[in-house]
Amino acid sequence: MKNTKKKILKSKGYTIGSAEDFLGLSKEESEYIELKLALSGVLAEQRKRKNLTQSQLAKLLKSSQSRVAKMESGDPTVSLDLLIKSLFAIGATKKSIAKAFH
Amino acid sequence: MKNTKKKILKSKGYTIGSAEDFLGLSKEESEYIELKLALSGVLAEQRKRKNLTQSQLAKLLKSSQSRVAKMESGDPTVSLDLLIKSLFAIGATKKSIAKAFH
DNA sequence: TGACAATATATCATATCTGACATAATATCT
DNA sequence: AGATATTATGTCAGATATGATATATTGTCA
Repeated sequence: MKNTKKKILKSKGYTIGSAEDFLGLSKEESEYIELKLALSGVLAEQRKRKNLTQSQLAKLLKSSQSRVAKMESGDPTVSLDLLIKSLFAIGATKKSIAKAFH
Repeated sequence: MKNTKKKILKSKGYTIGSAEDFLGLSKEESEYIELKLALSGVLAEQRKRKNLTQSQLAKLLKSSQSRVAKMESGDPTVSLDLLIKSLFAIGATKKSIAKAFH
């Protein structure tokens, strides 16, 4: 199975290898999940570009390492609000965030 | 006071006319609020373009008229998740959503 | 003007998200 | 290999968002 697909299923709470598939996801759901994963990716990128560990970023965000990890993996308990606020906080430009939509 | 500014202050829970001002808002906070207001606007636009009432849209979203009103006014109790999910549900393109960032 | 439709605001119980913590799993060294 | 740094996963109490309901306000007709 493709890696992106695995991530998407995981982020919906599905277990990889289960019988569940995209069939159960509406277009809106897929779009929403894809968006979250795209933003996750941007966050991880920006963090690494700045040579920060998850712990360092967590401190910057007044959050915790574990939550940063969840943010970067598209965990279902992470909201768009948290992702986007974090991106703004790390200094991502609106432009770079907007790209996640394309 | 400019209308946009009024909306922003309101969305932070400030009362219009109070002594509070932008001075208390960090760049990230402003960016986040501006984004929410931009998305609010797109949602209201799209709804009107489709000649839907808030109640009709609410039914479509399996939500309530009052929440749609709050979505469209940038109410602080409305998340980016709800806004963006709603935009996807109403059929807004990623492109049109991305524009809210620019 | 009054009647009706549409939108806005307030409140609340339930649902969901959040930071924190513990601990497990990986990576990166010597 | 072991030691250490980094990242991932599980859990939970407190915080925040949600849909629903009631009601107020505003708009739009005749």
